[in-house]
Amino acid sequence: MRNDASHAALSDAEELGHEARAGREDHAMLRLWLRMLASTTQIEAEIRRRLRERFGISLARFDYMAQLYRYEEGLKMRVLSRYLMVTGGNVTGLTDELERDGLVGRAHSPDDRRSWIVSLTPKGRASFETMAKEHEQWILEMFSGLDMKTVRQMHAQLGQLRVHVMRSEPAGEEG
Amino acid sequence: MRNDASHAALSDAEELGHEARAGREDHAMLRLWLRMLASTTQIEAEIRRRLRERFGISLARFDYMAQLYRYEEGLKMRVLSRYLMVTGGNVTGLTDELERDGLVGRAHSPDDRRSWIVSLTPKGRASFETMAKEHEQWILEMFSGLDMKTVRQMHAQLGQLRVHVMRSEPAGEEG
DNA sequence: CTAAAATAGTTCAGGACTAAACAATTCAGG
DNA sequence: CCTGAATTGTTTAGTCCTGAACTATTTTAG
Repeated sequence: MRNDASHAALSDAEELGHEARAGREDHAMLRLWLRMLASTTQIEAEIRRRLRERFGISLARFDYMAQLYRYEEGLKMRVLSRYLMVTGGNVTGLTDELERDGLVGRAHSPDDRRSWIVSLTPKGRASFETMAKEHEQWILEMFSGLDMKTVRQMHAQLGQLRVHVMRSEPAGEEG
Repeated sequence: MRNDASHAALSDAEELGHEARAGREDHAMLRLWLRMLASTTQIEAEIRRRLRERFGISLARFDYMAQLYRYEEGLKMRVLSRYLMVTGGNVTGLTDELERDGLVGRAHSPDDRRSWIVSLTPKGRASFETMAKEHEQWILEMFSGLDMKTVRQMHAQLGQLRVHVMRSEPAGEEG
């Protein structure tokens, strides 16, 4: 992630650098978006940094393995690329890497000779489990400033937002 | 921004592709994080797409101009790079582009001969205003699924989260 | 059946960003 | 002062991803 983080608009200031835009009153939604973007970007950057430091892997690779971990029977590459919201070319590259490292394997799809079914090897599963445990601790630590009620509330609110956004732009693939 | 979007962990399913991880119970914080990341990534991708389509510019460029718009007197490049949470080299590149297009100008800093002060030209200000207006409409549209009370509540909750995260990792620069 | 359209995966050129090395300048401690 | 450390902006090599072109296969319409 990325990386960037702001957008902005008109007039007045506020407290924190990035989202320090978006005027008074009315611009409440814009301000919410800017803060949402800034928070997410920052946390994502930190996760990315730690994955690199602790395990020497990219976030993309972690996401890839996370997705496969859920599907023991494996996934077609195209499906995986939709879940990960990345292009097919990207999945090809990640698969090549992970296969080289013995963490995932390609198998022929019985019903479609064009496609592969990729799945974690035992080594891949073990490797992911180790990383996932630590990853979750990072999240718990970062979100520990929120009480459980707030956590559930935000989860629901983001759900509301997501449903609305997905409706207006059917671009959103995933199931 | 790119691009990726998930992370994950253990066990059970949920409803939407990406965040369709994170087991039952307890994993509430992890689930919140995954949903937050997925929502933000999706909206960001859409904003990026529209900026490209409507104005032919990158999000990075829009962010850059947004930041300068707030500071009529201009900013030192190093300060700008902190606000935007990107590297100095990136700011150098963006500045070169924008300067070529006549949207920003470099001026010598009177108190430090190493640094430049960059600011929007009149053309740059006008250009940004046009884009910012439309940009805000997009946000209003995307967030219109939330009532104002929810919007303010989420804004406050994210503020809480951000303060906590920034404390634990002084990596966060910006003021 | 068969031709045309759609789809799965791959390859490759290119865009955007980073991290690290660098020159110029400023700052800090003796 | 004045030398060493820190900081500003730039350059460069490298990473990671996209979009478009391509091959091989499957699906769809007639």
